Formats: sequence, C-alpha cells, structure tokens
Amino acid sequence: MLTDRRSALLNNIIEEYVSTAVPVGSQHIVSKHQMDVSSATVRLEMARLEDEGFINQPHTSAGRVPSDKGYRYYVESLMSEEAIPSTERETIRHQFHQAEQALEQWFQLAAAVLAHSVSNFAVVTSPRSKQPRLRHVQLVPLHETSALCVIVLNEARIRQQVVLFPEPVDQLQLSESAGRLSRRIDGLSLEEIRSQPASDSEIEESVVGSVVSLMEEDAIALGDIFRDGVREVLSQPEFSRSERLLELVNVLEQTSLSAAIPVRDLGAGGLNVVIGAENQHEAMRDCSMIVARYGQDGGPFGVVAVLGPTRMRYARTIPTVRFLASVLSDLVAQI
Amino acid sequence: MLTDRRSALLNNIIEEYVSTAVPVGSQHIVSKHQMDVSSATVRLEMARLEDEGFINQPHTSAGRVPSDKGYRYYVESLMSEEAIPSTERETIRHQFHQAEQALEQWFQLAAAVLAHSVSNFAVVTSPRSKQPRLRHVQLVPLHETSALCVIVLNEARIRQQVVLFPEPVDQLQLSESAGRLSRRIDGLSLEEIRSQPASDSEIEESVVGSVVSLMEEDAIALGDIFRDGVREVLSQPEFSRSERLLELVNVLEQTSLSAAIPVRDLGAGGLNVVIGAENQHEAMRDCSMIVARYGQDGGPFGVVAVLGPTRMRYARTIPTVRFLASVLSDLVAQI
DNA sequence: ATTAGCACTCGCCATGTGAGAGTGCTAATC
DNA sequence: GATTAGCACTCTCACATGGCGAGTGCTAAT
Repeated sequence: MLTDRRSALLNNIIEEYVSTAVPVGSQHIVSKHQMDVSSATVRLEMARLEDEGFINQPHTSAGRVPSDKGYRYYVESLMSEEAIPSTERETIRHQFHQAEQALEQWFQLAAAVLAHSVSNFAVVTSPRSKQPRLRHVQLVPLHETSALCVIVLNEARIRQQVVLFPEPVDQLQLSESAGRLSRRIDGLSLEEIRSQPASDSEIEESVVGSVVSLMEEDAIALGDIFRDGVREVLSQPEFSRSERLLELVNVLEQTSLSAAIPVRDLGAGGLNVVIGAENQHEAMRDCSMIVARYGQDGGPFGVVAVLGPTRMRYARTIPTVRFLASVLSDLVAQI
Repeated sequence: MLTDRRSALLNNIIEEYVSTAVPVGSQHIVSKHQMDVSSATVRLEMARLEDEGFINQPHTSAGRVPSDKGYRYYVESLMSEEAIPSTERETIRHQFHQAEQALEQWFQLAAAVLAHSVSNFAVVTSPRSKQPRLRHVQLVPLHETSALCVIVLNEARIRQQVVLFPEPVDQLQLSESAGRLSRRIDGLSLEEIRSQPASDSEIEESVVGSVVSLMEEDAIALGDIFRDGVREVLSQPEFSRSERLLELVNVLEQTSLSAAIPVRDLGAGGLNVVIGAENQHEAMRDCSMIVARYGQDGGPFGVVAVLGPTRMRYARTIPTVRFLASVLSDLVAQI
C-alpha cells in the first residue's frame, strides 16, 4: 500500500513525534534517523504522505504530525511491539503476590501499575459473566427492625443492602428465615429467583426483593470499575491548556465511563486499539484507547484499558496492556 | 479587635473577592457596596488592614486580596451563615431516599451531592468506631482448594479475601468448619480473636489468619473514602494555570488522602475550617477545607469534607457541609 | 530520480508602547 | 482630627512590531 521508503519515513516521523511531541521537519529526520537521502527528497515524500492523509501540517512551515490514519497504519503494519523487560514483568507480578488475596486490591493495583507503567490513564473492570448467579445470601442483624443483606455472586462479587422490616424481628427468627431462604435460592440465577413462588413469610419476601434488586443492578454493570492515573494523563503536554483537560477529566470521572469502552467483538485475550476520532466520546477525539479482555474463554471476563493522547507509545503500551491482562487472567483463574 | 468600619470593609472585600476572583480596589468598594465615604478613605483603611495582615496586595497598584488571616477572621467573626433553602434540603433528602438502602451508594451520593452543591471537591468517609468487632464470618466455596472469606464488621463494613487451602476441601467439611468458626469468633474484637487458643484444624487456622489480617487493615483506616468533584474544583479560576493543578490532583487522587483530613479534637457534630497554609499538605496551601463529623455521640463516626480554593463561599459551604453531615447522621442512625 | 539552492511563510519571542486600574501622598476642607 | 480631592507614580495587560529560525515548496541542475 505504501512504498518501502514511505513506510520507513512514516515510521520515523511517528517515533520521533511520539517521543518529542514536537512536529517533525525534514531536516530532523535525515539527521537523527540516518536516511541516506537529502532533506529535499524527504520533503517530497512527506508531501505525498500528506496527500494520502497519513500526516498533517499544523500550519504552513511547521513540521508534520501523524494523523489518526497514520497512527492506524503504524499500529497495524509498521510497529514492532517492544518486549517488556523480564525484570519489570517480575516486579509487577511480585506486587500482586504481596497484595495477598484481596480481590478489589488486585484490580485497583492493576490500574495503578498500568497507569504508572505507561504514564497514562488506566481502567480495569472486575471480571463477570453475562448472567449473575447467586452463590450465597447472608443476613446479619443490625437493629431490631433491620438487617444487612449480603449476597455473594459468581466471580466473588459482593453486594450488600440494608433491609428494613415492618416490625421487630428477633435474632432466632432471623437466622431461621435466613437458613430457609439460603436453601431456597442459593445457586439460582436471577430469572430462577424471580420465578420462585412467593413465600408466606414477610421477612423472606422483603429479603428476596433486596436480592433481586441487587442482582438486577449487577446484571447491567460491566463489573466494578477501578481507575488510576488522572495525574499521569494530565501531565502529558497536550493537556497543558486546561480547556480540553477539563472536558476529559469530566469523562474520566464519570461513572458511565464504561460506556466508552468498546468490548463487543472482543474475544478472550483479544485486544482493540481505538485511535482519535474513532472514539465515541467527543472529548476523547484526540485520545487513543487500548482495550484488552482478560479471563478464561467462555467464562467470566473483565477489561483492562489504557487511555492517553493519540501521541502514545503504542509499541510499548500495547504489550503492557496485554501483559496486565494475562496477569489478571492467571490471578482470576486461581479463584 | 477591629473597628466597626474596618470590619465592614474587610467583609465587603472578602465577599467581593469571593464572587469575582479579581483583586478588589477602593473604587469598586465605594460604588458596589454603598459605603458613604470616599475611595481615599477606603484606601487609608485598606492600608491599615494590610499592615495588620488581613489583606495582601499581589503587586503595587493592584487591588487587595484577603489573606489567610483575613479569611480566618471572616469565618469566625464576620460571616453570617446563609440558610439553605428548604427546597434544596428536600431535593437532597429525596435523592437519598431514592438510593434505597445501598450503603456505599449513600456515601458516594453524599460526595456527589456535596461536590455539586458547593462546586468544589468533596470527600466522605464511611462511619466507623475505633475498635472493629466481628459481626459475622462467612465462607463461600470457590474451587476445591479455595474459598472466599467474607467478614461483616460493625457499622456494616464488609471485607473479603480469597483463602487458599493446602489441599482440597469438600463442601461439607468447609461448611462444618465455617459453622464452628462462626460460633467461636463471631462478636469478638480483634484482640479477643488474637488471644483465642489455636484450633487443630488447619482450615480454621488459615481462615482466622485471613480474618485477623482483614481486621488489622480495617483498624488502621479511617473508613472507606468516597470522593467526587475533581472537575468542579478544577474549573475554579485559580487553577487555570496547570502547574499547581497537577500537584493538587495528585493529592486528591492519593489513597492517603485521609491523612490530610484533620479529625482529632472534632467532637460529634463538630466542624473544622482549615484555611490555606494551615493545611498539612504543601500542595494544599492555597486551599481551604471544611470538615464535619457525623454519627452519634460516642458511637461510630465518619467524616464529611469539602476542599476548594481559599477563595470559597464559606457562608454557603459551611452550612451545606453541616447539613450533609446531619443527613448522614440520620441515615446511619437507622442502621 | 535526486538534490542543491532559494524565496517564502509562519510561529515564537523579545521588545516596546499605551491604556487602565489602583495606589500613596499631600494639601485643602469639614 | 478625620475626610477628601487631586495628582504623580507604579505596575499589569493587551497589542503591535520586528527579527530569528525552522520548515516548506518550487525550480533548475545533476
């Protein structure tokens, strides 16, 4: 599709621009990366690349900047992924071992490690399958007329809610109800619970109501969202002007963030790269996002993603995201 | 301590500056707020106020800006708190009723409501008493050699951890162990659990280990932290230059944020105002923080706080923080 | 096809200038 | 003695100016 020389040139332009954030001129190319042609030739080739839409000129007499299309071509045809040094792999794995077995910490840690490692914003969601299934329901008495209803779903997701009773319930009554209830609905899916015949115990019914509403809520969500690295992404030079920065922070802080993460047509172990204007969100039109799915085939899965300016070290970021996804896959497989 | 006229002047300066963010000059004062003296007199009085350290001049021939000391005097002697319109009170209360009984949602909601209502960053911690006490321990089987250990502490805090067993454990074995364990340590405090004689069951001992480490972790924490409003505080004009903004985001994003919140010598229902350089953190030296404690007297308590630039609508923010604290007190009392 | 040479363009930066806002001081006034 | 009018002074901000440098596109020679 592109001549060899033009490919090499595009490659150089991108690598130069990614590391300096300065539009790159023809002179720079010939001196830094040794191409044994003159700057004039480079200029000619650059003009062609621009005609075909791989690079842009911010203004006459500035250097060239890669376009979304340029990055796309780079990611798909030019880039060779950088290996992650084994020392770094080990450091990361080590951190997870230190975190003991606290699930939430794993995901939070994954986000933190990733954000730090690639100096960008990172998102991790906890793993889940499409269908929530009730592993266990537990009632813990609080007051005379209230109890805490704790449910454990598959993939070790925990949800809780306070249940209020119309009249005082004593300890014994409560634990009996809890036992009956547990035998009745533990292990069932949301539909199965819904289709259970109503019990004549008022207590049990109100608990079932709670369980159902908690599970419904859970069914919608992608999984809990863990994020880190607002500071990392804000320190990128493209956000030195604070207007767009603000819009972006807006998006990142939103709970609806998961909507912006494309997961459809992403198989187990799959990885997506979304560049610039390909993003759904207006505010992310000069950001890129790298999304990977982790978890076993067919089983529950979660998502690992990095978000940063389009000017991103794809060759480094992509393997890192992939690596974190595999680490999480391993961890989750242990559960 | 200050003459009436000087007090009134300081009051005007602060209110003007708080609403405009522009250093206020003598002319402005006489025209906007009708003081029946000339601008020259105001200048004289301003010079005095500056001598005494209540206001500063960013540079010769600029207007005056309140100093930390000025704000402090304002908060303590001049300000009259603005009442929160009852419609707004109702809207807020209403939102909490809609959130059903999901505990975490309450706190997250409180942070969101507060951040939005005062256009600044808000922090809410979940309530807790000094001594964690185990309400209930539950084991949910995962694989042959692992289970999820879920513990419920007082104030409905939930912690979980995966427990790995050296060899396969069947369902029955597990539920028996769980039952014995539950009878043995439910209701105990951390010390009491620690001083329990060791059981000869390997399973039970590894679970106890998990419980102890979870409780230890819990004992250190102030409570779970819920925050909102990074976007609000970043849209304040003082952060239009992005250097200091970055430092601040750094602090806000940190998990150690709670260290910056002063809670000692804060009684039930108490409220603290920390102005500018009084803050611990370097990066917060031109921010103010308003902290209130909620929860019953002597019982478990949590913290509600707002953080924003020193140029803050104290008269509005303080009552709002107090109100949210009272709303949360009411909610938590129901539990 | 490549390259040397050159005129041209444009952002950046340092410098300069004028307007405007605000001050402090002094002398006159109440 | 407090207040005020008047005035010179200071400093920021916005804007214009102009040189510098980087980079380009084009043309003609190789």
